[in-house]
Amino acid sequence: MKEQVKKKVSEAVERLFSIKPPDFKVEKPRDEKHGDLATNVSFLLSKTLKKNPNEIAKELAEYLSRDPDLEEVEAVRGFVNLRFSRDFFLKEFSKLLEQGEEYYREDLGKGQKVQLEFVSANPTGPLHLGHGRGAVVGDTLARLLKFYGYDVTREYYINDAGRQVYLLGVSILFRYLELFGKENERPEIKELFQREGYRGEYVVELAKLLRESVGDLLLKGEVTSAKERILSHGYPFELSYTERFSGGEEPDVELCSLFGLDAMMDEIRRDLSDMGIEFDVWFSERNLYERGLVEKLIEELSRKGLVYKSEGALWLRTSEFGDDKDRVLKKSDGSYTYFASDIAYHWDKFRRGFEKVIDLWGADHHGYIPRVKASLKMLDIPEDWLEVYLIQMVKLFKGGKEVKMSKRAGNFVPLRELMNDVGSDAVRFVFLTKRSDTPLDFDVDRVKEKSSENPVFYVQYAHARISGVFREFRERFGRDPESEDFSEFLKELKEETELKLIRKSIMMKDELMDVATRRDPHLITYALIDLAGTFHNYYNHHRIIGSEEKLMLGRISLLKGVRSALRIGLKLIGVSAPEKM
RNA sequence: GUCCCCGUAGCUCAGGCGGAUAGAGCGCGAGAUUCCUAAUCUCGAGGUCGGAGGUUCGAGUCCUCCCGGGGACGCCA
Repeated sequence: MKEQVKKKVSEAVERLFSIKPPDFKVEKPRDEKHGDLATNVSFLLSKTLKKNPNEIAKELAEYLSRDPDLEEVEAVRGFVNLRFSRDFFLKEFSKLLEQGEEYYREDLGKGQKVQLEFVSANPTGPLHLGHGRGAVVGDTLARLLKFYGYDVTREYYINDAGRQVYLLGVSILFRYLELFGKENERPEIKELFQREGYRGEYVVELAKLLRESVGDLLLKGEVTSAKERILSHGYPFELSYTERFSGGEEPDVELCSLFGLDAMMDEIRRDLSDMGIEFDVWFSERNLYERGLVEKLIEELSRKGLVYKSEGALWLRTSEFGDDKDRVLKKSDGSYTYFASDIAYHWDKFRRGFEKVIDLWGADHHGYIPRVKASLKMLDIPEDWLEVYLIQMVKLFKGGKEVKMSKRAGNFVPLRELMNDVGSDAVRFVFLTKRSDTPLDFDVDRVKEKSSENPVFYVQYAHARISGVFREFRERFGRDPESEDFSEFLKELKEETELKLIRKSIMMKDELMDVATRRDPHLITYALIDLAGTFHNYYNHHRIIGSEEKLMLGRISLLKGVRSALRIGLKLIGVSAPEKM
């Protein structure tokens, strides 16, 4: 819609003033009284044309009012307010009826290769609420971009190398020993666990799961046979990490780490897939090292003279590229920092041919952005190639009180707990009710209500109501609104609210396209709530079945279009559109 | 100390790259309705957009400073 109007306005400007129009805006006015769309072009022209904005607006309005698609074009205090004609809306709405959800599609991306990396939680514990929020935002963005013509790859980066994973192994081993009452026999394990271990109950569960197959073999130091037992035990998940057991130093810790990785990754995948989230690529950090990419990266950066040695460590000159200080790539103990592998990872993304990369990070990583951007600059990667969006934390409220931690996970609330409590639809919807970079309070009691207080219910219920009307219509009249076309009766619709519903269903398209380009998926829920509200209001005041036949068929058509608008919105945020509630 | 985010109605929050008289829901007040397809409906009051400057034809929106709240700042991940 906006694009069409923009074209019309540009044309008008060129014809009337014979100049190229500046970069003006066409947007939905805040107040519906000001028309369907409005443009500010006359303000921007007033300087060059040396005329006051309202005069320009008047001339434009007069010119544009000849357009048959536009019913009313008004100059008000410099703005040009446009209102589409009823015929135009009916014409568009017929298209919507014919095409269904496909009406909303548009090829904005032209097949551009976009990678979306999100969640990427460490596999050292269950996903928590914040991860879940990132997962929902990322998945919704992926759905949107895909729908709008981008070639999207969803990727999860697994931090399966480094100290965290080692500590997971230590923690599991400690809990394992504890199961046998032998934790004091390995003081170094106990000490490390108590200092830096993972304290959540889930580690105990992992240890028990491990004991199922290995029995007491690890107590006896028979690590290799323990590994064989794990592999042949028939665990209901892949053991791709355990398979790669190398048996180097501290083989028992290693085995615990690998088994822990397998089990945790399985849990993480299940949590995500139960929320309807599937990844295309699970990218392993280990793999980065195995391919020698980190070394190669450091060579590359050294060649450019951007690396230096100091205090036994290797540093990168990020401060020369916008970061506030230089950063360590390789620690004095010889191991690499996560920063090093992160750059290597992004370098690899670039070399895999992604034209655009979107990362969703936890908000606590915000200080990370300048250094990663700096390093990309060093590698001659264009500045706008990487977009980073931050995901703020989620607080859970139950009975008016904050729920702070879980026994199982330690000091945070696992996503699984919330999902089991309220279901995936509610989780997804509510995670999209605020901009992702601001903190979110999740009121559990609210989403369990069957009332207008509960936005999830409110929107889904609008869809279910329409389905209900259709069911009844089929029963009473033996005609099927799905297959039959009643769009010729749209002209029977005379009510103000009916036109409003038509308008909102059509404008949903602009709304969704905006969301895709602005990467702001939370706006979808607002558009849905708005449309559902208008619908409920209409429904409460008008009868569909039972009104005079032509009018009824017109209203059935109206509902069908509204339903498509609700469906596409729900589909893009991954929330179900129930037929019945 | 440096950096980031936030501060909008009693509450929870919207407010698009600067645009019109700052919006919604809840709550509150008044009225209608218990016939209908399963959240009852309609109307109303309620605001110095944290504060002070500045840029601009125009600022909730951009800039500077201040106040208040949260968070990040490691050879941690």
